[in-house]
Amino acid sequence: MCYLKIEMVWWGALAEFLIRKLEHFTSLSSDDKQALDQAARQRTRRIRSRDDIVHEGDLPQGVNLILEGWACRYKTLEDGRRQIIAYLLPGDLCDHNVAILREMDHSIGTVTAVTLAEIPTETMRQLTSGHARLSQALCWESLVAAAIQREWTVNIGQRTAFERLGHLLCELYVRLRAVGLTQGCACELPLTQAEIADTIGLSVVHVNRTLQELRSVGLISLRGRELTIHRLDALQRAVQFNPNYLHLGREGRHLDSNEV
Amino acid sequence: MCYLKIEMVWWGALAEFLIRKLEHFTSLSSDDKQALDQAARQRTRRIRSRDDIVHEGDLPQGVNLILEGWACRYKTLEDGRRQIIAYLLPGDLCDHNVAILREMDHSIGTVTAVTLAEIPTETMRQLTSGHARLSQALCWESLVAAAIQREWTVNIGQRTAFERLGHLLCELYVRLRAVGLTQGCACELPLTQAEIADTIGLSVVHVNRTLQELRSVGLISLRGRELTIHRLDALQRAVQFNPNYLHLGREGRHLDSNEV
DNA sequence: AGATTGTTATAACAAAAGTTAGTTACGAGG
DNA sequence: CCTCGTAACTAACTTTTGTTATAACAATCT
Repeated sequence: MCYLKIEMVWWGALAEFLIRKLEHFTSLSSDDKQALDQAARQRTRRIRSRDDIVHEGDLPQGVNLILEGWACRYKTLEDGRRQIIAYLLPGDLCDHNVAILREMDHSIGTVTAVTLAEIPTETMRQLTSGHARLSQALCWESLVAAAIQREWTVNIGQRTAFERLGHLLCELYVRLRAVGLTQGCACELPLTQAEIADTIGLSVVHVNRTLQELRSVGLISLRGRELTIHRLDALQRAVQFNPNYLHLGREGRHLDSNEV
Repeated sequence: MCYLKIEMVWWGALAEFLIRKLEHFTSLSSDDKQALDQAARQRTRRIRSRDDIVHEGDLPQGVNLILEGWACRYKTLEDGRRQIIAYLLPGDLCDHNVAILREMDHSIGTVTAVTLAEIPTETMRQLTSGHARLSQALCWESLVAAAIQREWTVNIGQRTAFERLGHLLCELYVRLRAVGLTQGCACELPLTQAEIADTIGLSVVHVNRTLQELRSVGLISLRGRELTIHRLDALQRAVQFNPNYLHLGREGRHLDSNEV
């Protein structure tokens, strides 16, 4: 009971999703959480849908924390081809330490409207030096981000179109679930088929074909912006999705927003 | 003259290649270099060609520094498909901080025979806490590694077979050049075509076809284990290789081993 | 309401890449 | 020097994926 009460205090914290994510790795003290939330409150910003947050060539700034909405890292080639390199979901930190570099080698843009917290480098430094547990958790966060990037290399390099798409959907679902943004076996999927195509290295037409295929075998539904994965374990097996690279500790753990 | 003399002292340091690489980012003090070299001397290990250094599922250990030879990170799917995720060249550090994780989500294997230094986590901690400049340089090192991983996603996702292969060759050449392991426009390339195939997500047959194509347009020669890039700028343009993601500071800077 | 634009869905065809099945070249070891 | 195993190369054929075009539909703007 008392435990529940403490949790309630943090319900509605700005850094809510980040805290939930980090607690898959370690449990944070009330002080850790408070410090993190304070850091997130310093400066928040709202960016509209399909807009750029940072652009390739920019001077890197402090750390950004996604509070709400979806963003993505991407890179554009001279002839217009674009590759989406990563999705940034609520609770994701971007560019921890990147201020060391002279210029950004890629851009970050929004998918939906996004609310983000800009955490100054100095605040970040204080956070990590004063809170050992938290510092470790943030380090875990960036190791997981690197592991996801590696998995994407595997996904695009080795898997068939069917597996690639299914794998992406599994990953997004599991990551959203880890921060409590799923409702049962459904979650939001605000991506257009063109964006999915630029993510998994296929043409829009082929993404459409492959989506039809995933639907026709009864693994998923996708209407409007809502994705439903009917049997996650079946989809995982069908596309060889092994969530170990997300290092969530308690792998199959269910954490719906209506269940806490 | 005096400067040259100081440099000569470090000629032959175990951490020689790492030091050269880091000096593309910042200049290190003699003390920094000595500390780094001491760390590398603590425990070195020799692994024979095509052998595993760490295996997926292992408990992560301290940091490894490649002193000599080529290694790679890779991941294998259940049905045997394999993706090479990264190449580890002399001077590359692997798994800075990875000891935080419960288990390795990928394997690391050698390509050639490899000499590596195992730097204990504690030594690493001392290094970074006692040497601010060095600590920053190591941070840069890991940011560059992440940038390379992102570029590979772009490479496999968006580029044609011709561009993919050319891009890989450019990257390897430039990275080797950054540590002084090129001879003019030539460098070692100890990869089999099967390994190249697993790197850029193509079949062996198609890698062979594409290599023929790169040869026939006169951009490269590849005999035995020696790669020659006849006109680097032409190849860069042909495959849209932009080295900014390597963050080497002085981009086109020439640094041959016979030129220092 | 009407026009504009973006997204999804399809079909027909073209191009790229994979598969299979070899042959040839080469280097290590007996 | 020869044999054996690996790697490189080649050709014929198949499959996957991309391209172009078009239609239906939805969302947004005027």
